[in-house]
Amino acid sequence: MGRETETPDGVVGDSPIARLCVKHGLKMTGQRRVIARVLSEAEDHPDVEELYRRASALDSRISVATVYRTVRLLEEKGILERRDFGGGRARYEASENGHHYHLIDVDSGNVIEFENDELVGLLARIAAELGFDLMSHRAELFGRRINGDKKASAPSNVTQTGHRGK
Amino acid sequence: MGRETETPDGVVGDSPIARLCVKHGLKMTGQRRVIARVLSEAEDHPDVEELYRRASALDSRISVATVYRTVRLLEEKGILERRDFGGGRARYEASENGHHYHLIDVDSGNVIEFENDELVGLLARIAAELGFDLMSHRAELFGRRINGDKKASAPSNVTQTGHRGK
DNA sequence: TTAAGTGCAAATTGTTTGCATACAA
DNA sequence: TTGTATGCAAACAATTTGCACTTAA
Repeated sequence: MGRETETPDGVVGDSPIARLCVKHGLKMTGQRRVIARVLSEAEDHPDVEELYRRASALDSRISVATVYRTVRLLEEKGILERRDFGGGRARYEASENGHHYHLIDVDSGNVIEFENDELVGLLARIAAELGFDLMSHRAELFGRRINGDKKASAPSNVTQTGHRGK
Repeated sequence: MGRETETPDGVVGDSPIARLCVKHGLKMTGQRRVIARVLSEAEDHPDVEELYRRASALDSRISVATVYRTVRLLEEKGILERRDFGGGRARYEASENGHHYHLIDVDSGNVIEFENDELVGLLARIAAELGFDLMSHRAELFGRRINGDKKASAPSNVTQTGHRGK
């Protein structure tokens, strides 16, 4: 069985996250490549059990323990970010997806993801003023749709990043 | 053995949170009063183990199970808020403490609370740009103490609301 | 070759629960 | 009195780890 991707000229192609692993000097085992690929292709925020399920589908010789170990390793390297949406289990997403925030529509439950550089800057400044380097952060807004406002006009500084599945 | 507080005229005085419990129609047992008092007096974000330790010091006939049950009950009633600052355990604080943000020291686990009007304004503006009225929000920063920076100089716009120990 | 990675199962950790007893209303 | 709360210990669920065996570099 080959690697996960063959480019036209026959060169083995690693997933974006696998490449990041290499860049960080990690030893690339078969299972790490598979897990990296699963992570690269994920458009949601899978927990370990789900990652294990997807990875197993690609290569059955992977154990949950390895998924746990890999996910922890990648988090330490800053390649992955752990999210806690409640429910007891940790969920992961690639850091390279960029930092984004969640605005939850309190009436419909819909979640809108957005990016905002000004917010990042402000948070970093606040941390600095308190004597800290900002390592990571999170922010969730809960709002109610403004009367009759179907879709807000493209906002100046807010980049609404398409939202990801599930 | 009496209740936890006696007012000058001999009337039993409950802690603020104990009063909230009564207001919510909860049956007030001895252990609930103690736990409510511990929560009222807490100026930090204790986890269950810590709550258990403090409650036990006041009344040794309390079990961890009861602390877990009480904390869950009060959260359902909206009297308590559960926080996740990483580290695996849930931490709690009284809802009545008002709105503030948290900066978590990733190395020590210490939590610094702060308020920031600029942040509130920005978040409200972002919500508005997306077509929403901001109902509520939360933000958590994870940072690492800047080298050699013991205590940052009093920041312009950041109001550090008493930091609470460990 | 050889230090690092993996599978497996057992061990930990945080939290919940079943059941007999104790207690607030 | 009577239904709810509690203590205790066993049950659980998510995650970690010890150890012998593979494997990437």
